Amino acid sequence: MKYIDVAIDNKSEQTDTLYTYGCQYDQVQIGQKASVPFGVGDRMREAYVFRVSDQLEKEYKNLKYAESLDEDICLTEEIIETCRWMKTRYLCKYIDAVKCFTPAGSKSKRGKQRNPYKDEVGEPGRVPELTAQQAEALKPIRQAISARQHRRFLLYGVTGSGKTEVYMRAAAKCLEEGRKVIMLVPEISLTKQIIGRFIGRFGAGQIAVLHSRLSLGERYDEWTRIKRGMVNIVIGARSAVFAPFENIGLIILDEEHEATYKSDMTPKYDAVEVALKRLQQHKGVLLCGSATPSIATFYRSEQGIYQRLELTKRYNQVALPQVQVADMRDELRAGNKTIISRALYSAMENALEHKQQIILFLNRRGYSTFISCRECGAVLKCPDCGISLTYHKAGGRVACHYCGHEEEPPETCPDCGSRYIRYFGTGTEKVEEIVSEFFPEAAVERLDLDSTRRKGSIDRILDRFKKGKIHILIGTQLVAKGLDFRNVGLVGVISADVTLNIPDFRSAERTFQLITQAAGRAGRGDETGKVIIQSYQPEHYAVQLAAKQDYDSFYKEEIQLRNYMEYPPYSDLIQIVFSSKEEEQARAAAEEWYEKIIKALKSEKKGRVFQPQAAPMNKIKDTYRYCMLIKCPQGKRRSYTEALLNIKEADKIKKKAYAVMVDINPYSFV
DNA sequence: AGCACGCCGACT
DNA sequence: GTCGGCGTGCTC
Repeated sequence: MKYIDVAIDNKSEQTDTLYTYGCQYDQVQIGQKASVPFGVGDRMREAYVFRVSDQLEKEYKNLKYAESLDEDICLTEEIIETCRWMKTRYLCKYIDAVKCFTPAGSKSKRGKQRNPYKDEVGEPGRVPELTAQQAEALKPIRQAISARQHRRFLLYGVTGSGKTEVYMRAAAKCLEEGRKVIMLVPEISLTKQIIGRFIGRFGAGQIAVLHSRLSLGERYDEWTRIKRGMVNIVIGARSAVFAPFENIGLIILDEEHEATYKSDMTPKYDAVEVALKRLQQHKGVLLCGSATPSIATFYRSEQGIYQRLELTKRYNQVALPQVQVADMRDELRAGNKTIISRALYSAMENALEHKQQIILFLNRRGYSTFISCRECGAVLKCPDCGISLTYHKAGGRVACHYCGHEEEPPETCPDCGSRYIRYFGTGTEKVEEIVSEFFPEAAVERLDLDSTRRKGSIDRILDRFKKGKIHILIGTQLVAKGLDFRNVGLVGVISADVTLNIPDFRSAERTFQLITQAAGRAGRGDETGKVIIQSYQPEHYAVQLAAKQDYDSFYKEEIQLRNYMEYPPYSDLIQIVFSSKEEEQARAAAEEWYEKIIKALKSEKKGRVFQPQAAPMNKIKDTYRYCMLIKCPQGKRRSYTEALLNIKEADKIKKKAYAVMVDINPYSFV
């Protein structure tokens, strides 16, 4: 007889502990899925084995026995250890962590394998010669892979320097060693080319794909193919880091700086951290790549935690684009009230004349970004979440970009009744309208969440652009990322200030990255491209240094600020959100936690635990929220999360009229 | 989360 | 007397 400690699949904080059962199956293993009777009614529940032992450590007055074991789903010890770690790192439940590793779908009834990529042929796999720099970068990676050491690399390479080729060579080396590869990309829909290249090189049979756009059945089948060892490479978005491989030699993270690697749903994990936790156990290699590494990762490469490998030359020796900053204050002074500067206008004329394509970038969709009353100054806000509403001319509606709330545009001011209502700010829709007026001959198209929703898919617009049927493409983030176009002669960043003024310690970093990435779209063919950045704060270091494509100086400037302000990477930020139907409940809970946290961390320096703040009410869920921020200094992460874990543990005994949510290093602070 | 136990109000 | 209200507490 064996005894097993299991985590029960039950969504409740109260049952989030390990329960001990007897088990008559001697072959039972850690990670196995079992069926156990639970609670007074002995209803059967799914459970996952976290520990197996031969003896009972203490007496149970009512010990029960596991009924059966699931043959198909058995996780590994490494995965269970990672789940234990996730529970303390992200303060989630055991079962939340386990669910990341198990397929949500079920076995196909027909017993037929569904393969979402079986039709994909991939680009033919002619293997190119490596450049000297690529070969140099690859050397230590190959070494670490064959030595089976846990090592971390940052591949810092300018756009177009051939990072993907290095990834593929590293993957090939790993397969040679008989070990598995996980390749993470920021977003599947924008990285189809990469999948195509991998399939072309390694063959579709070697590769499984995991991402949220697969159906449940497809996901189950891909999971099973991985689990059974039928494939050697998994490509996917952040959740692919949970691929059930048993022998991981290499995890590649493309575009390492992207925010999509941080989950915004429970558990709020960071795919980079999960990758590291798994690789430590597998003695595997982490390979991160970016042209604009996150400040935190670059810092770690300075510290020697990551070995930095540099690719400074563009593939076909094309020079970096020529970048110019247009000061929009000058435009205003010169009487130009439009959102297109004189410099951008003439560059556009010139590009169209030379039959070059143009990309205009603005990180705001819609027509006007806020609606305000000229009489009383009131700004139209979302009744549900308090964020200013955006006017969408095409749909004739105003909408909240945060929660999706929509309404009719008001005729009169809801506050004072005045008819003096004006629309301010510029979104992609308005840019499209203005540009079409300026250049009536040109084919103008918009690429953002709205236009792709309306017309079906991103791919169709991109395809038309690729074929040269669109002369001017106007878009949000979507156009700034990873697209490789031959004939783009000009990139215009309409307003570089949009991301700069977001109240977030990363706003300068994001602005720098966005401008650099957008600029990287220009001149990828054989001609040097031109980039024009419009800004109201052209002297800001993020704008200046992005224009010079000078990452190193930007890093030096930014890291000093982070150090001075004790922001990441010099700390971890912990956000705690208290929510309740009763405002008083949420407020009281926040206050209570605040006191407890202060008490638990009393030996720490002051000023790191901030007073809870009321957040705008969310009417849809009728919920009031209070937020609290904690700055957790380097090296203190463990003691801080442990203190929080204790408070959470003490909290769950009592019946609560509020919910608590903890987010370690959140992506945004709304 | 469920589900039972438990101690007070309106009913055959 | 009893049926049932949902507050409280436990689940190996």
